[in-house]
Amino acid sequence: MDDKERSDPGTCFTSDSSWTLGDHDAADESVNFLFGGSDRESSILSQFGWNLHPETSSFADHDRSDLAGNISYAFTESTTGALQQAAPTTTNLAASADVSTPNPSVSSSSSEDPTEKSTGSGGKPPEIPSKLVRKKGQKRIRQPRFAFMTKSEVDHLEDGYRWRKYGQKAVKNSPFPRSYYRCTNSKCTVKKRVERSSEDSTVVITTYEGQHCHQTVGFPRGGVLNHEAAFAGHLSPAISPYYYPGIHMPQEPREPPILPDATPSQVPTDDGLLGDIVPPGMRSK
DNA sequence: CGTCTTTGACCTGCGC
DNA sequence: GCGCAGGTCAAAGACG
Repeated sequence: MDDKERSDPGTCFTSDSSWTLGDHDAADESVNFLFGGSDRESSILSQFGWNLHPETSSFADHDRSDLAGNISYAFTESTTGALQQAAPTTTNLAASADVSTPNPSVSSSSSEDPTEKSTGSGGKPPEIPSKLVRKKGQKRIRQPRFAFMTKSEVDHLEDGYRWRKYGQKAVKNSPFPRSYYRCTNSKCTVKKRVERSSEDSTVVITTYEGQHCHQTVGFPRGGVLNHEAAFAGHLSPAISPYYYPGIHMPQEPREPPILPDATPSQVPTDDGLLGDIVPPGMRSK
């Protein structure tokens, strides 16, 4: 929307709870994933196990043939309502709205309860306010989100979880619709948005919101999770003891982000997929 | 028959 | 207050 709100592409945003790379549009919460290819970015990205291709200013997975699709970019996105008010400074990517929510876990778990689906439900039945649990004036609580871009011909990539599509909307300034998915696990709060990049139709932008509270239902491809599972799994406390700094886990003390300037060991241990992707310096300790 | 997708309607938030 | 855009609901239909 407002270009004035944009920050320079390739900027490394930091906040007290997250970091992200890319051109963040604070106005519409979009991230354009424009990497300038600076040494710093390369450094950060390389610690995720990805290499920056200097000629394309993007980074590509260098040795992940097990993954479906071709991971092009990845980042944590902790955009929230508050972000929209964040000053367009490159170091002030506020991600505190949801994080500061008194009880994000409660809100998330309850929000998945069909009986508590607050808003939608097309205002037909003026009936039971049980659907209007969200109190008046109380802002919608948006959980930390995590998105990444994937070069893929299929929109909805397998990730080991089962998803139910609950909506599709045309997106402004994009010829491609955005699809909305919800984890089929009734107790799981995770949602997922899938859309194609308007600039590169081969790129699928997947945004996860929330945390899985269960294991994957099964691993396609002979037990190897694809990249989506790798990321989705990070949202699941049940799967990994480590989380992205941008994903606030209510049970965990909030830690300031540790930009990978430090020296992360890139040796994956038994940290599972996370260990293969998230540098130790990026994790909560 | 159960599950999932499609799709139009509705709600909310936000900018003007 | 109005209009727009994003997000969600839920009925209907498709599918295995």
